[in-house]
Amino acid sequence: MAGHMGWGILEEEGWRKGPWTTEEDRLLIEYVRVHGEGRWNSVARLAGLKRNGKSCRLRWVNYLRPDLKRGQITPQEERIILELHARWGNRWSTIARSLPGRTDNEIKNYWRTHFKKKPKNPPDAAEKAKNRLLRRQQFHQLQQQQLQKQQQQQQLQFSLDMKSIIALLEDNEHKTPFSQAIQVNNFYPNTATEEQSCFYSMLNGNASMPYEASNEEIFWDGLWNLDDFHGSFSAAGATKQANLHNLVAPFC
DNA sequence: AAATAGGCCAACCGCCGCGTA
DNA sequence: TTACGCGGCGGTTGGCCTATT
Repeated sequence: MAGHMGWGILEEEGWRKGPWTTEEDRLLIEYVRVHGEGRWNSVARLAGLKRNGKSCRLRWVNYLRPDLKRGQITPQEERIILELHARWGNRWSTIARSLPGRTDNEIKNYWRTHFKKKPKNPPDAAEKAKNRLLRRQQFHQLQQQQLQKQQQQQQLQFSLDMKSIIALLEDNEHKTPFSQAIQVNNFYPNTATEEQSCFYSMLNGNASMPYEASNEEIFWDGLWNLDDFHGSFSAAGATKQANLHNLVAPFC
């Protein structure tokens, strides 16, 4: 270690530290475009960046990734954060998987800023946070109302799509114990795991809610990624189970 | 208007688990 | 079997900005 270094200067090993420049960002984006994510320690050599692999990965994951969602955490996302934190504690990366476009770092920062108990004047701090949240919620409430109609239509279509996918998988060679147990129109609770039951409930729109969220919210915040969903069926055995668990756990 | 406090967020650090040679 | 490198994760730090006093 080079000890306590100032920002934007070289370490003993020659690595740059501190804030990223636009040119460094450009190089990193170009590197990922050509080589894909991963092999971060090759970035310095292949992209001409004087950054170590960890720094590059962090910059990409937390800032440059194209699928990142910018802007404030919505009240809807906040409820999910609170719910999942109550369930899993400080497992930020796990929580982040349930919030597409949000990074673990972002969620961690948000939670610490808004909900971490402070020893000094807790009532004041809590009151301020509450008021701030209230203002924010009022703002988002307007947006939500506008989106609501559109989402209702989308949910209907989405639900139909999901059932079609299940039906399609049933016809494929990927017939699994889960897909057999779930049988969208012929469900056997006795043979299904808790996760399977939960997933089935979601498909049919009667899941028990971990908080006062509508089915609609669950569909759009929970079943976020059809690629992952399909992956949980097509991957082999244990991976399949693990993926299913990750997919469904937040809602069971 | 200046000082201070607090919020926010990017980035670093150290540890750990996994894959591989 | 083991040592090593890499990537991922959670905790922490520090700087900038805004609100409050």
